[in-house]
Amino acid sequence: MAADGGSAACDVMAEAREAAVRLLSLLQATGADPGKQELARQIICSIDRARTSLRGAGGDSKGKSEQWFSARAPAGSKRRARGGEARARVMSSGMDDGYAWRKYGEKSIQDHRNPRFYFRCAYKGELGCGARKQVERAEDDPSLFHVTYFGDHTPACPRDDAAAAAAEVDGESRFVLQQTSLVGFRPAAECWPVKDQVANLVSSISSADVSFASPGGTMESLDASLEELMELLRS
DNA sequence: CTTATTTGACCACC
DNA sequence: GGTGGTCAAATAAG
Repeated sequence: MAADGGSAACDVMAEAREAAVRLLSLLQATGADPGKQELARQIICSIDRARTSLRGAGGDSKGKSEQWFSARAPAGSKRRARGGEARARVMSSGMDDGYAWRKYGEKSIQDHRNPRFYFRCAYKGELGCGARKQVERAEDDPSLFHVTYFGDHTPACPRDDAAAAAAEVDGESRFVLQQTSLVGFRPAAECWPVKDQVANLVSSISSADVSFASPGGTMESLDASLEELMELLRS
């Protein structure tokens, strides 16, 4: 796990950087005060240094496994789709957020290149849990997933925190969008409030931090910068 | 045999 | 009529 942690952390950091860049442009667009912008720049800088360190530590290669592709052969001889195309299959029990999900549908969406997968809590029958989620691959970055949550899990629903944590680090980079709401839902990450973006960033950083001993304390300064930024945004 | 997944069909909504 | 969301029969994997 340690060997893999390096590359996984690299992935997470790449994601974090992307988020930070987005954050910076958002701050610039909204005309936030220069202090915040400078802080965002600092974060990007720190991330870059952290990535360099991680790369040097030797975890750079493509530790990616295409696990979500056709783990199981297409069901049905008479319902088989046209010959041997790879069918996308998204993580099931083990990886994810620690909850057990069951896929109940898949649909191609008009505006999107990739199909959307529909999951519901595996314990709907027994526990009456109404949690659902939709997973969709990002158009540009196939290693990213847009995940949208609907509804909440029953307290009785078994969740595996260790698996959830492992999924964020060990599992391929995938969490992008996360929202629990039954009413409104924002499709684009750019629509998020700045505060949420920062929160997302923080979780990226911390998940990378936990799994991988930060070389040279770059993670620590990063964390400090983020905390400071959040504090600023709060006011 | 049991269980989860696949996938076309069906339905609701605009 | 088109699009997105859900259902359920069929089926492969463990």
